[in-house]
Amino acid sequence: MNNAEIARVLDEIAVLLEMQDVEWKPRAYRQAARRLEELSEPVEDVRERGELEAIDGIGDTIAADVRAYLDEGEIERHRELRDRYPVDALALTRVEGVGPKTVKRLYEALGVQDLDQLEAAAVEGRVARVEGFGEATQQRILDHIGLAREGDERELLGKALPLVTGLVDELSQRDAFEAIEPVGSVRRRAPTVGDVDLLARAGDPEAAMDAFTGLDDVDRVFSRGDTRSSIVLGAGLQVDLRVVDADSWGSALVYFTGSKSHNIRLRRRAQDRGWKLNEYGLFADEERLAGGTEAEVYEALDLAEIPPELREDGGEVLAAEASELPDLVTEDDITGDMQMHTEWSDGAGSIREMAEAAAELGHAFILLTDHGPDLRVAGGPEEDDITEIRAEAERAEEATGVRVLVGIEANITTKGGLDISDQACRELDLVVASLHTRAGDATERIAKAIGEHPVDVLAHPTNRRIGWREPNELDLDRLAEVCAEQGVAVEINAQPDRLDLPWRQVHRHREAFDWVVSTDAHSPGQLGRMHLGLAQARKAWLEPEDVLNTRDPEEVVDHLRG
DNA sequence: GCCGTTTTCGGCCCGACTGTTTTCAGTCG
Ligand SMILES: Nc1nc2c(ncn2[C@H]2C[C@H](O)[C@@H](COP(=O)(O)OP(=O)(O)OP(=O)(O)O)O2)c(=O)[nH]1
Ligand SMILES: [Mg+2]
Ligand SMILES: [Mg+2]
Ligand SMILES: [Zn+2]
Repeated sequence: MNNAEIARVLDEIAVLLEMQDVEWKPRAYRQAARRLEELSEPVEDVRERGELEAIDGIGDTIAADVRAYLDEGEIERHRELRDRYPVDALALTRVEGVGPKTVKRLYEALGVQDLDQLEAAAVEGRVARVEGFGEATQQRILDHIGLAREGDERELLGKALPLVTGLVDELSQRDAFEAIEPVGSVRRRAPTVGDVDLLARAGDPEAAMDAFTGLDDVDRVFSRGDTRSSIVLGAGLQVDLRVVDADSWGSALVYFTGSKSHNIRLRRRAQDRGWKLNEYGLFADEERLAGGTEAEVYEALDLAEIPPELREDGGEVLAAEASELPDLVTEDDITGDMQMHTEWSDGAGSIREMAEAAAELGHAFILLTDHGPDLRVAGGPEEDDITEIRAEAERAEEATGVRVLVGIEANITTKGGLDISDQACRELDLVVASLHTRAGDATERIAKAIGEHPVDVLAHPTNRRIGWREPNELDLDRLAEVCAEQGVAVEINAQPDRLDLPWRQVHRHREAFDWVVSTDAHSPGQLGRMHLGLAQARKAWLEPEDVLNTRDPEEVVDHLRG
């Protein structure tokens, strides 16, 4: 997949153009880079179909650039710019406070081309002696160059959320805060977050900022103002806090929840009406038209209130205008959990404990999916253990009132088979199947496995592990056909580093599949992660009817087996 | 460079914080 790679080149072109004071083009290159990153398929496929120019923000020139990169591995415009300024523009601008103009001046004055040379120049005091630079700038570069070397580390949503809860609890206890709300990518429930953004109301904003920048765990303070501050916590997590008045609460929520492109779309809508939208409100000249609540802001723009998960500039503003926003699936709609592991394979809980935890969560049913033979770590169920598992499941059912279905997570082999027999599959209530190895063509293997064997659910289809394993590329149009023929549903896996199938692909193919949202819990506590998968389902615009595990267990089994 | 039920030309979101500026450019959200 070249998408991210090409996006990086376009981003570098943007920086190099900005260094030369070129107007507007950098904006266009950045916009195009974002669109490529967000693509839910390889850019090669779009190119094959001749649809590059159809992507919003990509016109003739950049489409030609993309084709040149795919064919020749290089974009001429990029090479020319690099000849003029042979600098690692992306690495240098990762240093907090260093942008295109700084890169240009340091290159021209000191010949700085990369992070090592930048550090050397700062250590030797040469940066501070450049006209227009000073000691403070030099020190800031030294302070932040380490972070820039690490690259742009993003945190898993599932890891960030508990930290956010802790932070919000801690600050809420301080008198200075009247209200505090997580916003940004956390509120939109993006799979990973670059930082944590918080919005607050405060009786005494000054005291609120003091409390924030004075938190025990603060490693450094990036900036501190009257309305905005930015810190880095010991764990390396950046946290931004914005403080506003009650009058502006709604418009500030809209602003700080984003996404950036959603904001721009709303602001242009305001412009079209001769108004101005910012974090303080919606204004017609000096008159405030809205601002206290989010609903008020959207309403004043003739829009239905858009759920935060949808604010990604993926058509939600148009849908809100037409009153055609989806009735998103909620946690209350969920009736059961269709992937989990017990002590019979690599889980930490007994069947009974899993059922008890499910009862606590209000589930009507669970599907046990211990691993088949290929992934047994220690022991794991043999085929004749099924009788005993069934007996245990029945006892758990009687004790908890939760219907306990007995299934398996079968491994799809490199040849597109399963690691258990078809006969064994049929003796189970349902069969979940998934890939665990990278060999061969993933689409072929999956299509063969679900085409030739009694599979009911395809689990974590791309097998990505965010941060350390790239997703398999899949031909989802082809899989949609096979799944429809065979009555196979597709999983949205709620494990924090999976969230697989990724939401953009779910969104693109939302009409083509039946979906299930599963936790893949390996302990009773992990059954509580349903909300993470559900948030991804919501980001994909799914409604309760789209998700099988919003129905009774009998209906689910009927639908998949019937 | 991209785009278009107000435009094929003329716009492109809008504001906070920092440092070195003596009045604001650069960077970031
Ligand atoms: N209007 C406007 N709003 C912006 C801009 N940049 C950021 N915002 C708003 C929308 C963002 O969601 C919000 C927080 O900014 P962040 O840089 O933290 O982005 P976000 O949290 O969306 O993603 P992240 O996971 O942190 O990379 O601030 C901008 O250039 N213009
Ligand atoms: Mg953020
Ligand atoms: Mg932020
Ligand atoms: Zn497992």
